[in-house]
Amino acid sequence: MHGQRRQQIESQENGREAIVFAAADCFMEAGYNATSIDAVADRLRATKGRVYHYYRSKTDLFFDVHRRAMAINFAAIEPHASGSGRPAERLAAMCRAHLAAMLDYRNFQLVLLQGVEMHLYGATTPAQRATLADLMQERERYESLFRKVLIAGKDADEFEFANASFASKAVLAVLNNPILWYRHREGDNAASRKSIIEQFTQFALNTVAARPAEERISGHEK
Amino acid sequence: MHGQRRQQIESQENGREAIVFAAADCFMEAGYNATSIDAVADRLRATKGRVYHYYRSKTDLFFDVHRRAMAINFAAIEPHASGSGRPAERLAAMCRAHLAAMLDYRNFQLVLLQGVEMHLYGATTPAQRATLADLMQERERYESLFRKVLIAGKDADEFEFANASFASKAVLAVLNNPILWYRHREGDNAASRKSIIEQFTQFALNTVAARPAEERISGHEK
DNA sequence: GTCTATATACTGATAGAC
DNA sequence: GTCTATCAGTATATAGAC
Repeated sequence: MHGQRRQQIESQENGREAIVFAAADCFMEAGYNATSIDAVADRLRATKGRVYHYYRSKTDLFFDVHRRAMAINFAAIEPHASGSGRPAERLAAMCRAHLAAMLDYRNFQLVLLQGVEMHLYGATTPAQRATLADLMQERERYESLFRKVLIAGKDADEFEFANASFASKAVLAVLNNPILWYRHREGDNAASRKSIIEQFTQFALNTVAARPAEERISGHEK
Repeated sequence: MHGQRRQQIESQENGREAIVFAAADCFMEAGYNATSIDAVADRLRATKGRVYHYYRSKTDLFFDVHRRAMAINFAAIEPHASGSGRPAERLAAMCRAHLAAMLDYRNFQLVLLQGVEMHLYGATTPAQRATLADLMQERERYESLFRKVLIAGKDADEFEFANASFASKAVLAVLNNPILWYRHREGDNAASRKSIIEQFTQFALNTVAARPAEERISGHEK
């Protein structure tokens, strides 16, 4: 009986697979609000009925796309987060991996961006707020991987900052930036992609780099 | 006749004033899509008729709020952008001013964020696309103020980066970050606000700070 | 200038045939 | 499991009274 149950779940997953990808593309091109369920169905060359067979609501569908996107990013950076090199080396590897994910999965990354916005303004129903809270917690867990490396690096005098939470936010702000303007063009080769990754990795590392005291800006303390 | 005409325009402006502020608050709280014209009117203790008397469409209203927001930010940083200090000092002043605007005008800043998103996904009608293009050009002009200081600083060996456009984007990414999580609370005093401004100013400056060659990450070049 | 209808359109979601 | 048909709610924008 377990086998039957598992088969059922797997079949569900297979059915959802195509829908999630179609939805990610639609959300990327038109945004969550402007994307109708009909539009998602059209992209599948099917009708609404198919979508609603697998997802109870449009929000549920969005949440599932969001989960996929987070999974992509975790898979990219987790190997480097738990590595054994110096913190600065580990952070550099995480930055490169994160940036690569930004450039290679723009459709999913834009869904993550919309998730933040959805959280910024209130999701309507209590159930939705609860699910959204879960998603934001995943986001926080992702940020915490960066925070850990940052703290390790601070202890090793490789990094310098007052507040680890702020530092991780600053680093990720830099790393997420390319989503806002990068897109695949005809002429862009592997070299331009690599150049973006390296330059923004450098920016991100600089953000928290330890500096001689005389170069710090004056003013407040602590 | 000129006086009469000017009076008419001024009266229009006065009429729009309250609407723009009400709309900014609504857009901040619920987002552009979830904000109905009725909601804006409700906040004014009026009805739709009043809003539509001054604005042809909801999009037009949004665009006007966006213009106001940009004006706020320009007013904040322009004095420092054309100052005569060292580039690093000028950039620091611009960062502080920008961050102060982020924290003090959250409602308008969130509208700017939505403007970027609206640009990311296509605005529907050709006329809207044209207006939105104008708004994005203003945004680009704002970024160029940072770019100029960055280039001046690079020439003076105070800053270091390969691409000025990327550098300005990285700096602004850091500076804009607090919009996503900062909000006025009961307990937050002037000190916590100041602390955020100083810490993120430091992060932003670090992003482009000149560093000894041996501290740069290895890998690619140019 | 501001209000009260109202036209018009869209879309999320459901029910039931096949 | 996928489709068709349809309902119900909502929101932009307009027309015309006051």
